[in-house]
Order: sequence, then structure tokens, then C-alpha cells
Amino acid sequence: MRTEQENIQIAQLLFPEVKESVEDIFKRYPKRNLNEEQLVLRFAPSPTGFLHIGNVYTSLVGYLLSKRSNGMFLLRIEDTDKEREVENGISAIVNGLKGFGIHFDEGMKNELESEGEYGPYIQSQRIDIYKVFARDLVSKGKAYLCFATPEELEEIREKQTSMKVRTGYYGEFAKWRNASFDEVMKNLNSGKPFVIRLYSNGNIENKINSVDLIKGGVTVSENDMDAVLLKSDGLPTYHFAHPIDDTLMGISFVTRGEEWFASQSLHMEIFKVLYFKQLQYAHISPLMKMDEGGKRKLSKRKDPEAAVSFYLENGFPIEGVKEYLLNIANSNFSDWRIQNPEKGIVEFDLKLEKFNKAGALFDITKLNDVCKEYISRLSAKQVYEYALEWAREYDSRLFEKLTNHKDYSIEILNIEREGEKIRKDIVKWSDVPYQMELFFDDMYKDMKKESLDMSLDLQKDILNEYLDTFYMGDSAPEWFGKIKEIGIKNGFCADYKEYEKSPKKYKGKIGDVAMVIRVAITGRKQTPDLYQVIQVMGENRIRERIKEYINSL
RNA sequence: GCCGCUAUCGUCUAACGGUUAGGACACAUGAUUCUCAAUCAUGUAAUCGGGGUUCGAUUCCCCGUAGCGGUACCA
Repeated sequence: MRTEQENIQIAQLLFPEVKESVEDIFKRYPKRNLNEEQLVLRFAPSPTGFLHIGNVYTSLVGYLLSKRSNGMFLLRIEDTDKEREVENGISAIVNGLKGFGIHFDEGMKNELESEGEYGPYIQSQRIDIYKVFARDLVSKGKAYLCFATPEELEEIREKQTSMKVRTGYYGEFAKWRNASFDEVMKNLNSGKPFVIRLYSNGNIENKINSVDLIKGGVTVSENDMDAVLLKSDGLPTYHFAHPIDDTLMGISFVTRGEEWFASQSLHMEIFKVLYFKQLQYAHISPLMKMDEGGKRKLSKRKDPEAAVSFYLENGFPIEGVKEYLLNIANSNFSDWRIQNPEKGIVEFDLKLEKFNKAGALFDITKLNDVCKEYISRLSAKQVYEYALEWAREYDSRLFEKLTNHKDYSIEILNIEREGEKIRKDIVKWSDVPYQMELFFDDMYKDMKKESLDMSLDLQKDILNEYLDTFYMGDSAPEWFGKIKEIGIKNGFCADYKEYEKSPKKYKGKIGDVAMVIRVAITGRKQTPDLYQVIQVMGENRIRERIKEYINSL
């Protein structure tokens, strides 16, 4: 057991360079000039270079909540694990989220720059701050030096496993908890590496009732682990940095992934020994994926859809992805969207207590539907702009076409987009080439054409007659009337119901006649409204396509 | 193993302790006399199991089971 004086002596010896006191630090971080309703939230990722769709989900929540309350949203980089860090990891996060329309009022802007008065916003540059608190804790005997080697820790773990007790550095297993002053000094002077651990006063038997903003009332056991606060490289662990940073930065409450839920009692104890006001948590459940009958977290190694780049490359509309994510967050979002088709998602009243408590399966089918609905609400001009933006990066051929044939492209995209019958067949921007290629002769040439099983002579007759009577100025009913006439003349039935009753009496129905024309013009059996397609393509192209088709028969 | 969280159609979910357990996606069928998409109509489909409490339980309690998370000098 060490005396109070001895602890103070150790603390001073440990951090001779630390001049500031805890009070000094707090003076550097004054209370924010905001009211209670204005939420200050943060997103605090590690710069691992990989932006997970779950990161977008979590940050979207903080972003919307802070925006709606007219508060602040900040980005803090947790780069205390030097082994996992990658180059330009910060830019990857900032730019990735920017692509999703999520920006920060405060925090890191890129590898070097930041914005805001509560920085530094990168933990490796806050070491002096952590040291002040660590020194304070050591001098008060609430933290201590631990010289246990990784091998010794492994031994303890093995012993605990064989004894069938909890693993970890706690209670009687915490060798250095009450080491004598002389022993500490001896090891310190010999230059042996050490960590600083929390001197836990918790009892695992005690239960704490607390409120999670998402899960509601929860009971957790008190922490009794002497967790590492400062690692041997002098950097803090997440457990130590989180209370300090979130307190100094004036965070309203913590939104974070559910994987942190289990360590909240540890965090609560650290808040307590630091004399900080406890912070509330909103633990957001992870996005899951069905795999061989079992549910599991979306994995960056196994699931391509875990990476944000997947959505970008495939051209999923960003707003659609965000809307889908909001759907998972608050399932009443879809009803709201139907009632407010024009409103931006910032206006949606996102409620933490409505979040799903367990993890939701990420459902790409549902995502497709949400994206399809989203795109159907856009104008042809907007579809054009978004598709162009996507193509610039991912489809050079489409980009060329869109750039050089802007008006024609918008006309194509406008087919069945206005009026009451809105077309809903574009899910993502990468679907656009399929919609457009038949309108461009060079692309059309490379397309795989579908064929009909109608007799060739009959097809020729129909098409020749169609060419004879074709007039570009025909209205849709006039146009269709001509097709009907051609059909009747060639033994097709004009009445669908009549045809259904006795199909043997006819060569087919009028739809079959239109189909010949469709295939001749587009090479496909399924297209948007044929009349509109013809209007957009123009007379010359129509005549050429049909002649070409007749010759190929 | 231990600790914790969670549990309603295939999926996301709704239901002051009293409902024929609702909606959306997906799926199936039909209607739309040019196909497809869309739209409209209809349909298939769920309270994990067992005990309590209660006149009455999807809802509250306990046990079990399952899924998830944690059990690091990673976050």
C-alpha cells in the first residue's frame, strides 16, 4: 500500500513536463453558448481508411439530430491505435461522408486542418490533456502504474480460465494495484515499460440502473476492471479519451455503436473518478446480414455492400440510401415520406426512442424500392444531372453520350416521367445506360437484339404497311388506330376479350402487331410507351431501323 | 464459460393489458384492350417455448431457448 504522499511523488516523477492543472484545462474549454435544445453531437471514427455503411448510418443520426435542433455536429478522429491507422484516413472519412451530404460544423477537415474552438479534434494531438488528468488520478491514488508484461497478463488469463472465473485485470489478480512505493520506483527507474490503470472501486455484484436513449431503462453491473487508461506508448485508450473529450467538447449525449454498450459501466466509473457529469448514451444497434441461416454484423471483409464505395460505384442515389437508412432507424419514416414527398429528410422528426433495439437486417431489396421511389420523384433534368455526375466517374461511354447529346438525353429520360403514369424503372444510375442505349445508333448496334417467333412474311407485311402509313404528326390515338387497322387487315383481333374467348380464329391480338413494331425499332420486347419512344427517336431513325430490321429477316 | 442486450409475417415494423394482431417491402393472382415497369384490387404469411399475475397477456413477471454484443496496452 502506498501513502498519499507517495502517490503524489510518483505522479510528479511520471509527468515532470506537465505544468497545467485540471482547472487550467477546463478554462480552455468554456461552456458552449447554446441552449439546452441545441444538441452538440459528434461522430468519432478511427482513421482506418474504410468507410462502412454503418459509419454513414451512425453519423447520419448525429447529423440529423444536431441539424434539427440547430445544434452542432463535430468530427473527432480517434487515432490512438497506431497499428490500424492508414494514410489519408481522415480525408477518406470526411470526403466519404461529404458524398452523403453529411458535413461537420466542427472538427477535422482533412489530415492537417480543423475548424472549431474545442480542439484539437484528433486524439494523438491531445496527449498533453490526457496526461493532466492521468497525473491527477495517479496522485489521488485513483490510477496506478502497472508493469505487468503481455506474458504475465496471458498467464493471469489462463489461470482465470482454468479457475472458471472472469478473465481480466481486477481485484486480487491486479498485482500492481497496491504495489509498494519502493517496488514501483524500482521498476520505474529500471526503465521497464508500464501502463496506467484505473484503480477500480466498483463491485461486480452491484447493479446500476441507467437510461439508454435508445434501449430505455437498463441495468448493468458495476465495473471492477482496472482498465488501462494510458498505454505504454503514452496514448490513451478509448475508455480514457472518451470521457475527457466528450466532456471538454461539450457533447450533449453520446451516439455510438452498440459494441460499446458493455463497457458503459467502465466509462461511468471513469466519469466518476474524474468528477465529470455523467453523459447519457444512445447505443445504436448494428446493421446485420443474413448468412447461412444466421444473422451477423455486416462485415467489411465478407460483404461488398458494407463499403460505402459499393453504393457509389453502383450508382445508388445517395438520398435513396439515406432514406433507406432512416427507414431502419425509425420505421415511421416511410409513412412520413408518403405524406411529405417534397420535404428534405432534415425535416423528419427522428426519435431515438423509436430506434430498433436489436440489429436490423440490411435488406437490399427494400433499398432498391426506396431508391426507385426516390428517382421517380425527380424530373428528367434532375435524373440527367445525377446520372451525369455518376457517369463522369464510373461510365465513360454514358458520360460522352450525356455530355454531347444533352437535350436528346433529357427527352429520353423524360419518357413517361410527366403526367399521371410515372415510370419507375430506374433504381440506380447504373440502370440509365440500359434505358438509353437503344436511342443511340452506335450503342444500338452493339446491343443484343431480341427476336420474335412470328412468321417472317407476316412481320414484313406488317412493317411495310406500317412504313406506308407512318406519319410523325399523328397523335397517340391516331397512331394506335393505324396499328389497329393494319392488324385487322392481317387477321388479328382488335378486341382483346374477344381474342381471349376464341384465340384460334385469329393470328393474334393487336398487342402482337405493336410488338413487331417495337422489336423492329428497339430490338427489345419490353420498352417504355412505344408512341413516346417514337416521338423521341424521330422519323428518320424510325424508318431506318424498320428497314434495317426487314432486311435482316 | 461468464456478463449484458434483444425476441411479432421471409424482411423492416405497428398495436393505454381488451384489435378479425395493422402497415410497408417481397411474393402470388386478377384488372388495366401496345409489352414491361407503374397503378389499382385481392391473396399467402407472424406474436420463440413453458410457467405465472389477471376476468382477460403480443404487452407485466420468472425460467428456458435462440440471435446479437462484450469479455485487449483495438476502437
